[in-house]
Amino acid sequence: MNNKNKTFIDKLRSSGLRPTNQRVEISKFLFNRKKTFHFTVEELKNSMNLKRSKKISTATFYNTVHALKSAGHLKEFSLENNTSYYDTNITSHHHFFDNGKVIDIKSDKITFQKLPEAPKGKKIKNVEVVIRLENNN
Amino acid sequence: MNNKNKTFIDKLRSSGLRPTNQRVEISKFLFNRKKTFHFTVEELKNSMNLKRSKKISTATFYNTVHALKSAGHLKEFSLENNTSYYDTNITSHHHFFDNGKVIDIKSDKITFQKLPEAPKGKKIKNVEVVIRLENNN
DNA sequence: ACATACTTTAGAATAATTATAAAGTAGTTA
DNA sequence: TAACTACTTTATAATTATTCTAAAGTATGT
Ligand SMILES: [Mn+2]
Ligand SMILES: [Mn+2]
Ligand SMILES: [Zn+2]
Ligand SMILES: [Zn+2]
Repeated sequence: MNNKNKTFIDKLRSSGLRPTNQRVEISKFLFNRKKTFHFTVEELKNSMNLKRSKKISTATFYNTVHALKSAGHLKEFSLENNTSYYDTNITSHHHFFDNGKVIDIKSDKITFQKLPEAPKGKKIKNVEVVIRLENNN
Repeated sequence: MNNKNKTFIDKLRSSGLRPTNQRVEISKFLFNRKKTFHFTVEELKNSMNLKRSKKISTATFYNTVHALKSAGHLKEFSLENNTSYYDTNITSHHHFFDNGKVIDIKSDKITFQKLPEAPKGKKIKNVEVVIRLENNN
């Protein structure tokens, strides 16, 4: 096991999961990439299982994604279609939504001139912006 | 039929729907209020049917809400729980999300110092902010 | 090897939503 | 008004995303 595998395994261990084959493959698939990955569990399952003779079960995908999310290695978000999306970029950041396509906007690309106060008894956890796009013309 | 009913009926007609009893009641329930109403179809159905002897069917709730939404009388949005929410405030505006509770923030309460350009070939349709809240301490 | 704890998986169950098709209602025409 | 037509409501079935369950598999410690 090389050094790189270690980080995938660490994410599993810190999520309370033993690094089984299935889980390590899922973790690699999710985190072994340069760019942010936005996905649904179904998309993840289909794209990973397409290439495999021995399929990983739906339950394992859901369990693994949930554990990674609970441990803070994935963030959950929502489009307007009753499905959960997950984001490998766990920092607070913004998005372009372009007809179902999701693109990250780094946090420092948007700054505020004016923001409201939190209601009393509450404080602000984070502020995230969605910029919805449409085609020119 | 008084002047007020007319606006509920107009919303139905402009959504391509005949103003049947069921639809007029739904439209009144949605739009006959001072404050913005954020709801799921199930919530709408349960709160309206609770008071009624003759229940309105699930399909009628879904059909009516969808038609009102398509005509632009309702806006759809999503929390992180695979259910569609609807908003009687159809203007572009912002929200506080506070553990499942949704509160409107008027558009002019948030202004930007810096915003990214739209990718080429695209333009910005709208910019909406979610401020997530947590309890103090 | 045996015990124990954790894991994977197929399949059942649930929740939100959408589709279907029969029965009801309304508007129009003869 | 009777007949015709188009639209509507509803119960129910189907679908989709997700969660649950329980049996069979795997790993680890003694
Ligand atoms: Mn759904
Ligand atoms: Mn769901
Ligand atoms: Zn992102
Ligand atoms: Zn709102």
